[in-house]
Amino acid sequence: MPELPEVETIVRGLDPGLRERAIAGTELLFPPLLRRASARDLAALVGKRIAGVRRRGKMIVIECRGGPTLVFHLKMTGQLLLAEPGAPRDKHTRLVITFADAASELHFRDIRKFGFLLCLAQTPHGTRAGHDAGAADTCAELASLGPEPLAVTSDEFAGRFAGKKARIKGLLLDQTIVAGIGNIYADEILFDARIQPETPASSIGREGWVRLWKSTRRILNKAIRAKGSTVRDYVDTSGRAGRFQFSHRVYDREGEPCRACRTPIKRIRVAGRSTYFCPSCQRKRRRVVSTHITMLPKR
DNA sequence: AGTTCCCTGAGG
DNA sequence: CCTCAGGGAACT
Repeated sequence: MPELPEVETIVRGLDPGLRERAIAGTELLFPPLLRRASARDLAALVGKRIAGVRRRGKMIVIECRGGPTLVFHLKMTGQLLLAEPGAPRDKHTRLVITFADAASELHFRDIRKFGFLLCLAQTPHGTRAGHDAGAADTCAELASLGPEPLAVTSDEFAGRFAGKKARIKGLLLDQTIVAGIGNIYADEILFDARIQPETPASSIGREGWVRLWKSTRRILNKAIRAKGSTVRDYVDTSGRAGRFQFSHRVYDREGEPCRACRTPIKRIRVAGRSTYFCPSCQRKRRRVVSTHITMLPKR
């Protein structure tokens, strides 16, 4: 379940590891991985150097100098691994990219085959990493994304929800409103902001939006520092698990005591997703005086 | 805005 | 055997 913090961790592992390296070849072991292109289009990568790797929402953008741009979405079980050259491929390995220097190779694994790869033709002008919009940002998958939650002001953040009446949990998952939040972090952010997940956006007051914005920043930044959450399949580019799952307050803790008030955590279904919250700390339409929850000691 | 589906593995 | 996990598209 790579969400923003996991994808950010992967990008931070890939960028220094891949920058300026020349691609020697590609092996597409599961052709449906590649959307709107064929394995032949990947041949345009050979001989090109990687200009940089960046993140947009939950997507990973790899730009090549004078060559195509690759966009990966890992969905739930996708992994990008920097492997030893000739490292064994298992039945879940979908793509291997090799490099001229043979220092390492890039493996894409995906148990459930939900992930996808775009190979976007080079734009006539810019190919500098991270600056020019280039091919990537104008493709449908990226163009539809809302802003980065860590790059907006509290007013911009609240403005993205203006006029929406749906339940806040569902809106946090909507990538066109704000990009990068998935099921785990939506629940953790709402707990931190003490907002009940079914609260209609229209009934969140001004201070509620500021709290939600602050909690979004706090939780995502903490999770990035912990290199993400490993609940099931997520590992970074070295195959290592994250550590933020040990800091989860509500996600996957049904029936366990709230770390703030010991009330058992509830699980409900919102927007088709399991949703965990503390029925005491996250009461509906509750005016909250203090911004800070004091955590009880563990056990 | 809610439901179904894609897919595979884990757990009951 | 069954259900569940969940990002996002496609449907109703």
